[in-house]
Amino acid sequence: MIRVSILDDQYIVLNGIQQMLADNTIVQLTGMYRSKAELEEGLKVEEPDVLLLDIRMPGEDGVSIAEWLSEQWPEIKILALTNFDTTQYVTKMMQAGVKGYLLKNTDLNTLVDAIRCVYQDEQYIEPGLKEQIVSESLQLKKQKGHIPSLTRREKEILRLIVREHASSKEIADKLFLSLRTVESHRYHLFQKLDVKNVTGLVAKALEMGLLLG
Amino acid sequence: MIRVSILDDQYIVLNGIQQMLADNTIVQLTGMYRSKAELEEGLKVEEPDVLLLDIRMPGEDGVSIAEWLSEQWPEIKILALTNFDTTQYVTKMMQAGVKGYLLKNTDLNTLVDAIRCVYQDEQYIEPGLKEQIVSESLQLKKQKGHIPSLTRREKEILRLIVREHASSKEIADKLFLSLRTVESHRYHLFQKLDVKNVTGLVAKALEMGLLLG
DNA sequence: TTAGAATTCAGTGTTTCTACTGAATTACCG
DNA sequence: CGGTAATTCAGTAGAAACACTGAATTCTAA
Repeated sequence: MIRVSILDDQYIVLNGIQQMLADNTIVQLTGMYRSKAELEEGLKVEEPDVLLLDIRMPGEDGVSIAEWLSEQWPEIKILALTNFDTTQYVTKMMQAGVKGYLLKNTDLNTLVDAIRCVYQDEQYIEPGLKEQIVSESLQLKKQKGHIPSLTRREKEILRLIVREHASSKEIADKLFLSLRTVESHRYHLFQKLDVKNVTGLVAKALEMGLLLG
Repeated sequence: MIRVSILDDQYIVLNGIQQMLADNTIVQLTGMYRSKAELEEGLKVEEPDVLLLDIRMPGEDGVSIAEWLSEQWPEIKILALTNFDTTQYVTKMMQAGVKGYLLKNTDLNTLVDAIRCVYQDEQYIEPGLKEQIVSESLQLKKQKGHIPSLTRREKEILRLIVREHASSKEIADKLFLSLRTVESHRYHLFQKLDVKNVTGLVAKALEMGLLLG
């Protein structure tokens, strides 16, 4: 039997999973934790094969927990179990060492299936999201050709413009740069994003989600 | 005993609630539904005293379901049970006829308490959110006093700036106005919105939803 | 280690914005 | 009808933005 633990701050979810797996012959629930601290204690006593992990945790976020886990307990396969049906988090979680990504509106069969998958070191991603990821990446390459690649500095300056409405002078002061330098970066931003003034810059940045990465 | 039904598209939540209320002597779970259609069928057979309602449902949203319910079955007290800890949805749901608003990371005692409240026709709102609502409404009255009222022309010009990234010259040409006129309107916008450059203007306009009316 | 990218900064104009004051001409509300 | 708000426009002037070219360092990845 596959030994599974779960980390989620909601009693309801904990109880729900417990109920679903109660009489299961393949999967055995060996631990239920409501916080990272509880989990840490629990792992000292009993190490599961698979851990169900909720992304949204107040304070601690799922990504950092996943990173911490896969470093400290690399043997444990992590299966993200979450409400977010956007592809946005999937890649982040995968990079953080998660082996599977499952939505919470799942049924017993899918749940067990996903657990078995990650237990066997196979990837499991919610089918709907998998498709979405593929179509998104295709669309991205087709539609734009490419997302303009901005350098670290350019992004930093773009962020100050968009988020703090800073003038070139203010940016220069804040970053200890010459006014000319800032204007230079700014000029390059204009070229890369094909706009002719800050207003366009702000719009384009928001539209393309340039400040996320 | 208070008869309670629940509508939620997630098996996990359904099971979780079932488990939590299993041996309860005050509350009795009489129905579990995964969609509006199922609920509709179920209500014909057995009408509960209280309905636990999830806001986020694919397709059908919680607000419209709540509205529909309080019209068709006004006797049923609705208790919203949701993940959203923003005040944004609370007022909407309350207007839609919901009697209580509870977050899903609740424990058994709170849940039963909330159910009992709404059963007795009392309002129950998540304490944390209640506070937040109060402080927000206070802040609103203190900080802004009012949403700056823009004139027709001002809104028109603001729209051109935000949506088309137009310069004053371009706006002047488009509206057959003198450059000076446009700059004058622009200056008034800056004053009314208390910003010092276009970037701030765009941000404020979007933030305050000034282009909607 | 070496080419290419990134970062930094200056020079030189032109254009646009920002900050006001003041005032004439509608427009609208009571 | 009368007054307040809205719209229009001009003048003045300094600040900032915009449009490049060029070039010296410094990072960085092959």
